[in-house]
Amino acid sequence: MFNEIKTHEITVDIVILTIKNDALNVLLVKRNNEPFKNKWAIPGGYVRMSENLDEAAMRVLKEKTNVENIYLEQLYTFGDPLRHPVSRVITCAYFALIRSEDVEVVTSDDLAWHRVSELPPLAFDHKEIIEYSLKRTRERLEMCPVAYQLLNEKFTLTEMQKAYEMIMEKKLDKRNFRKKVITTEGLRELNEFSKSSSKRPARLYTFDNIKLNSKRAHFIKKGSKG
Amino acid sequence: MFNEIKTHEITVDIVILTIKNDALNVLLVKRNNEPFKNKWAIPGGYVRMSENLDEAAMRVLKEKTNVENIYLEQLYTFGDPLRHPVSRVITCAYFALIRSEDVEVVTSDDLAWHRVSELPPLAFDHKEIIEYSLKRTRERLEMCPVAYQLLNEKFTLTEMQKAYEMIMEKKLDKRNFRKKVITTEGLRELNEFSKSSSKRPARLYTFDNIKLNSKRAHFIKKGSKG
DNA sequence: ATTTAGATTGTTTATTATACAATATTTTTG
DNA sequence: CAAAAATATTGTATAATAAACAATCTAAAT
Repeated sequence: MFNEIKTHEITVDIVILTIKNDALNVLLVKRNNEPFKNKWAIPGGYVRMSENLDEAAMRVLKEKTNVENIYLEQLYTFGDPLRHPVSRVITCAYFALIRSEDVEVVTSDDLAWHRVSELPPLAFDHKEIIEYSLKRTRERLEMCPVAYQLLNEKFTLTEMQKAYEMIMEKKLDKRNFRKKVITTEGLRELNEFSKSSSKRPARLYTFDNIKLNSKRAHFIKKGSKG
Repeated sequence: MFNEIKTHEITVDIVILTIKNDALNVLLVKRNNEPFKNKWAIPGGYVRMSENLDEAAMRVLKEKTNVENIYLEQLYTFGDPLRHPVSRVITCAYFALIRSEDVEVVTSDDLAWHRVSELPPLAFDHKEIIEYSLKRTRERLEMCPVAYQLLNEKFTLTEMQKAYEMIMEKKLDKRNFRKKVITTEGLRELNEFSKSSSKRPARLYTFDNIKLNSKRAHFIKKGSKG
């Protein structure tokens, strides 16, 4: 009985989100072992005895993306006895928001970004975990402008609005969005303009890493056009 | 190495909150084993191989309080290597909101309600877990009227307001609170009145268990008087 | 009948959210 | 060089919600 209790295994799995090619993407690895061999999965690994859960998650994140100091949050712990077909593995899921320009991902047949809107079949309960991370990201976006964690350091307001629209899965009104966003603490207007566009260049903005004022916590509401 | 990874133990610990004697109370058990022998702790237990985390939490809850079908939510997973002084125990913390009238707790020297404002020294990181559960309860209260989970089936608006004030840790305006609360879906006015008071009896209300309209999600904001 | 303690109720103002379209700027094209 | 094209930028009016604030009502006790 006592032994029975002790044979859980515990892992961390990380939903790594970024914006790439105008779409929300998640980093997936192709499993090269059973179970679910050759299926895609979110990156993960066993928690070592010497590290806490955050550290384990950061380690896995760094292994896969070589990024540190980014938005990483514990998401939920999934512990269904049948989630792993062979042994009892409880996983503490995290999610990370990163800038694609910060990432050094050597994509290959076994490690690649996938649009969250076009996910391949996934191992374990990883589909559920990704969906939950999207829900949580939406909740965070209602509280504070975490979207800037997904954007490059310098971004246009149109890029930011597109990020919001992708995460919230609805269209926002341009004027209301801009009115709202410019009141956000930390957003700083630059005297630089985008160059890539073939038409009128857009002003670039950046986020200073300021603690966000709780008064402005509710950022984009669910039922509005922004 | 592989064996090293596998020797985590995983438990669930549950912050059980109720309102009792006009105060927010948490159910604590006195430990009769080392470590932390004779210290108070929140109820918990090992996760069995056959049950998922919710089931483990519900089992522990039922063992201690004999209640079922109440508000139970996964809170956070705590996995610091040093949180348990002897072995590596990762705990998935839950919190429950219950009605004191529903509970059959045989309080004793080893099992008792404690005001959250007057907690005794606690085992492990349980103080941190309780504090986090209070923070989460506040967040939930901003989203929906979960406070009714803590109140008896029939309650007065004054009782409800007191519950809010305890959880939000601030005074609310009586008129604004009532205006707000009566727009809540599910709240039903009864043709019954409180009897205990020695002065003017107050009308009783109850909550019908309706799915709450997301339009009315934001319930009591942080920075207001209600 | 009066007192007492708590219950109940409304209005005004400020803030925030929403709906909605015309103008400005730069590049490209003819 | 003028016109067209594409995207960026901006404001106002209305609706909804939040906030501040105090007098009256009611049943029990005296």
